[in-house]
Amino acid sequence: MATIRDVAAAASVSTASVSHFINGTKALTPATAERIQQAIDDLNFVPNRLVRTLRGGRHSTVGFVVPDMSNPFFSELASVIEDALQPFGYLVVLCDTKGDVQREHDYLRRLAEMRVAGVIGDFSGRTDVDLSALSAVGASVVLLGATAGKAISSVNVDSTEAGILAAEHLRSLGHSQVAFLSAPGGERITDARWHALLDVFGRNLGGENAVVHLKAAGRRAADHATLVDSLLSLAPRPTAVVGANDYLALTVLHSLLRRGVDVPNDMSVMGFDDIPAAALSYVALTTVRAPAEEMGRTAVEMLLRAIRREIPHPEHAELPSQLIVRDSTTAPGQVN
Amino acid sequence: MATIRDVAAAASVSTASVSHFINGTKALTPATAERIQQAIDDLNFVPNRLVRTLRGGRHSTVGFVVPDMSNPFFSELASVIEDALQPFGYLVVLCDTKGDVQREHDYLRRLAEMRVAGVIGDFSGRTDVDLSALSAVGASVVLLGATAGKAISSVNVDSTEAGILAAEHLRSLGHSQVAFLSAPGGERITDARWHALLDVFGRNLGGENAVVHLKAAGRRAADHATLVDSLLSLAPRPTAVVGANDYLALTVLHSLLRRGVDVPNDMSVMGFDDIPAAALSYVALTTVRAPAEEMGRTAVEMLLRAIRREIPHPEHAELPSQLIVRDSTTAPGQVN
DNA sequence: GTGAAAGCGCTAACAC
DNA sequence: GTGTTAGCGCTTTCAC
Repeated sequence: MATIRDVAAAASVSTASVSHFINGTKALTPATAERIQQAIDDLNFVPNRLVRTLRGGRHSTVGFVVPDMSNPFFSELASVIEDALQPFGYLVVLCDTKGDVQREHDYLRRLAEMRVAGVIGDFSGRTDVDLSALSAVGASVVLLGATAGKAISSVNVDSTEAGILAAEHLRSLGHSQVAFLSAPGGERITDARWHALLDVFGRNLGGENAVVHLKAAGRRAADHATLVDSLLSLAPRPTAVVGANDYLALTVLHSLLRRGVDVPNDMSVMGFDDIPAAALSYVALTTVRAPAEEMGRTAVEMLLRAIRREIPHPEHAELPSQLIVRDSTTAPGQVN
Repeated sequence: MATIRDVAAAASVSTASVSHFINGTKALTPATAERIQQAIDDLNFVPNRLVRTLRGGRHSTVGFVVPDMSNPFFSELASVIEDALQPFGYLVVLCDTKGDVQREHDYLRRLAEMRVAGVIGDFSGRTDVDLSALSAVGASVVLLGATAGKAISSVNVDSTEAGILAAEHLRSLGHSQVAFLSAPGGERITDARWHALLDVFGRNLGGENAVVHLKAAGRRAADHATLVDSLLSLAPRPTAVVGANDYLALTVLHSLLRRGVDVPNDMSVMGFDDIPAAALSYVALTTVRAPAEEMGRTAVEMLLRAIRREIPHPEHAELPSQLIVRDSTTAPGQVN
């Protein structure tokens, strides 16, 4: 592999001149420039960017950490973030933790060892995320989806508010037996949504049995489907189901339909996020929207400001949730 | 930021010992080891991985290049690839070219400058992809989705066969007026699918007007929707529509339904890929499946073999397509 | 078992 | 305008 020295030798100049030529740091005689260009072409020289890190600078890479890349909400976010970062020359390193804390820890360390300029991460609102390696190397961090204290910059969607929006919608339709379904693992966003539900129904109905929380065994579609078995065997059978996110809610919705349950007449279904597929579903999904595009853009702007040290203190943005009523919810049927 | 020298000084040992401690390259006296560990902890030392590249080794990073990350087919692929690479300690760099050749070129160069160990890329079967920078730095490459010659390793799905599968399905249902819808840009996969369609209908009906190709202005859902306007104003109006991929087909399907077109009775709709949402759609989408999971795993295995120089020559895998008949296709109605 | 020192590819300060 | 040279943080001989 050709190095700057090979190029310098081939062009009969010093490595300094080649360096200046590559980076445009200093003007060179047209003749010299041409000889250097010629040598670069002849040798297929591709400068090694990583070495620049060596000289104090960090390299133009940003880590993007999510719990589940197969969830369209996160792939949409990835797309937005990549697009917003691209004009600034940053490359995105994708880290899918699959909800595994150990794996998350390993990724964060690798990113630090790699001297990324920053990290945008959705840690599901957990507060025990180990950011020490990143801070040791001076990488900036922006948290997504939920605040974990005020010390780190974050782009938030108030999950409690979102949960209340969902709960009030169901309550106003007349539901009083509601199940909440989630993936395994204690994610704070999920918890916040669940507790909001619990609050609204507990407060207004006085019955603790009005709402129940069912957890899936895993994160794959198959695990979600088996959730439905537990759901349908509940007595009294709930008249409404709330999925912790649209991705889960859609598989559940589909499972219900396959089992002959009429949604929304026999069972109302709701989700969170408003992923594109929610609107395209067999029965269009009622959901509480989290603005992925805006979240991504805001997070990138924040991160760039932090990387450039333009703002010395952490910033926080709070984005609004929005109830989107579609076809999967209605008043509970008298059949139940 | 602490360096290995700081640690060495704090532990009163040489940098060599610290290096050996970190990498386990040599045994150290327990006492020494402990002093070093202590110093590392005290100073929050995080070794700089990038510097290793310097000593000949390349760093454990793989580029993943796709034309459109918002297409669930590619995010699924990203998820699979990331998961398959993770056990080997490789980090994935996400490059979404948005179908832009210039952007693709820039990304490939950046990846080369970054000395990635390899690249897995879906270049939509184009043959003019500039892999020179990557080959100059010795990075391995695996092409996804379509062969562009035999010189580069690839994981293929025969797009022509897939196109024929789709065309034969529609023909056997009795369709003779078919529209093919695609995103902008001449992707070879798309072209292959289109030409297969053209062949089947051209060969069997002898009429060139039996099939027509409509291109969207852009890649967003809105652009796809406007495609439907053109489609519906066609005379004679086609009885079946084939989307270049499921992502596009699903938005088109949804647009049709919103406009009151009865799918499949007034219009059959098909796609390619079999993304998860295809099965969950309002009218479940008939499609030709491309096995994302298997493609991803195969590509990763191939890439790792290439990176390790286990196999000196390029490898090629050909994965089968499969027709999945759902609810969006039926015989053309007599109304038309 | 531990250390000294050369060097990986490149940049930047400085001299010419 | 061009060259010399001293590092950047780390690994790796090779001595001790």
